[in-house]
Amino acid sequence: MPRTHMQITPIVTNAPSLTERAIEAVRDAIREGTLVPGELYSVYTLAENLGVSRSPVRDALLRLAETGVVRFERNRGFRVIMPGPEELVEIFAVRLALEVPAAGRAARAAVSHREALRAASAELQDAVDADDEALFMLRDQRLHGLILALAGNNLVRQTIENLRDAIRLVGASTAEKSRTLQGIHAEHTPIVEAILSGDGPGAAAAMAVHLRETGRLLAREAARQEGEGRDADALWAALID
Amino acid sequence: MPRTHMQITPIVTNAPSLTERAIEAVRDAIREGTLVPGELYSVYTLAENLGVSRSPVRDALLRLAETGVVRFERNRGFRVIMPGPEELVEIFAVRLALEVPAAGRAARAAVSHREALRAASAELQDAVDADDEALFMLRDQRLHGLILALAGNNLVRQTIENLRDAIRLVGASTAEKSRTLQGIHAEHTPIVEAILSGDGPGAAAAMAVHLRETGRLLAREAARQEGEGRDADALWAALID
DNA sequence: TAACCATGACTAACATGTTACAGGTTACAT
DNA sequence: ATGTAACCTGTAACATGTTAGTCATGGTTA
Repeated sequence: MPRTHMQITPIVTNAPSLTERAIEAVRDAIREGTLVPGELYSVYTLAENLGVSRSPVRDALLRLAETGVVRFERNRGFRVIMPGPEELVEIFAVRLALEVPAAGRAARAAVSHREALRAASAELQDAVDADDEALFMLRDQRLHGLILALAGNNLVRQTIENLRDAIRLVGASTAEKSRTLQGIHAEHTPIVEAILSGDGPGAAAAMAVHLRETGRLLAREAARQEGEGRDADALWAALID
Repeated sequence: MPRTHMQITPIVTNAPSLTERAIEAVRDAIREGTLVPGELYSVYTLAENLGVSRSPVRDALLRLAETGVVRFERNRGFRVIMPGPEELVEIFAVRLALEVPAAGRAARAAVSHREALRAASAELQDAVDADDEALFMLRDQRLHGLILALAGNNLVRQTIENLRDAIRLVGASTAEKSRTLQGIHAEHTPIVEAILSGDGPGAAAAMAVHLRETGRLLAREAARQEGEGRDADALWAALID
């Protein structure tokens, strides 16, 4: 029989494993405050709440532990980790080192995907207009991811993606209060413009401005929260510039 | 009670879990060729060979999968992944972005740990003299790790450490043949010298030279191995410089 | 009051059982 | 010969069982 081409959409092999679903569930729980940083939890009870066995939950938490979102304590339980000012400064040092050149490279990338970039930027503006912070965070992440994708280095993209994970805990909870969503988005605009007009150095510079601004703010907020007169700016100066 | 400083070495909670031991065992097995890239293996048999149950072995492999050393195939088994030229170029793009500024920062770091740096360099020379490639790789890794430690960003250190993991598969097996150990070590010397003399820009430049040289070589070797006229230099140009 | 110890509740880490599915093989119809 | 469908094997993913260790508590002693 000739293998005639059938016009059928193939089954989406999208079946997310229980482990992956558990990862998302934990992330959501952290965002919504169901899981509080510092508190001790157990795989046992978490698995029960999720309605699955301990195995996939444990696997999920181990993967989250790998990226520093949670930490296991032997025979005690696990905790959600709130990144302190040191961690945040370190994270932004990495982001600056990787995302700034990536923005420049994205400006030189093929024009084919530029439309997607424009769309992502517009969608971000929509989130601003709707004043939906959760949506904003999501689309902000997508925009940054898109720029990294344009730059063409998957490893960089994946690395940054993991870091952003840790940030959202702080970002969503506190620090963004000092800036309006409109203010943050205003910082991306020049990045997007520069990329669209093929201006590599301009895109890199704009990205640097944006990341420095965001990073400093988050680090200061984290320092204040930890009290003890932690000096975020000193940490910043030691690792950046 | 005044918290007097006690000169007691704290209890070494050094008990490495079975999972961690399994990770090391797998790494060793890959290095020694017991586990061949591309071949299908099962957690079942591997666990049996290691003399432990499947759980810690599975955990270990999942963590290695996270860093791209192995890949699982549902209901089939797992494979050791040999990084191709694309991956290698991406890895070195990251290393350049992170390690070059780190070298510069290390030069400005506290003088206190400089002695360790000198020692690490000397030990590397010893490995060269003994013509012991395995030992060389280990100490080379330690030297790079030390420089990153001096730079003060733990996140960077950990990130690079993970990447080097993937590299050693290629490095140990093939590519280093084109350079003598002495030749490689000759590239670090100016890095170490510059750091010791506090010359930040010089250290950064020397590190850049070293990483470019190494990366190009590994990428070309990987491209040759994959055949098909893969052009490593084109990939390199697209992501670096 | 304070140091000590037994004991019980709870946990991660590890071990073992179970299941659904991917992919090869084989028997068979055409 | 060739496509096909039933069957078989081996596996990851998931579920459940076991163990050793941590910590809180409360009772006991000095």
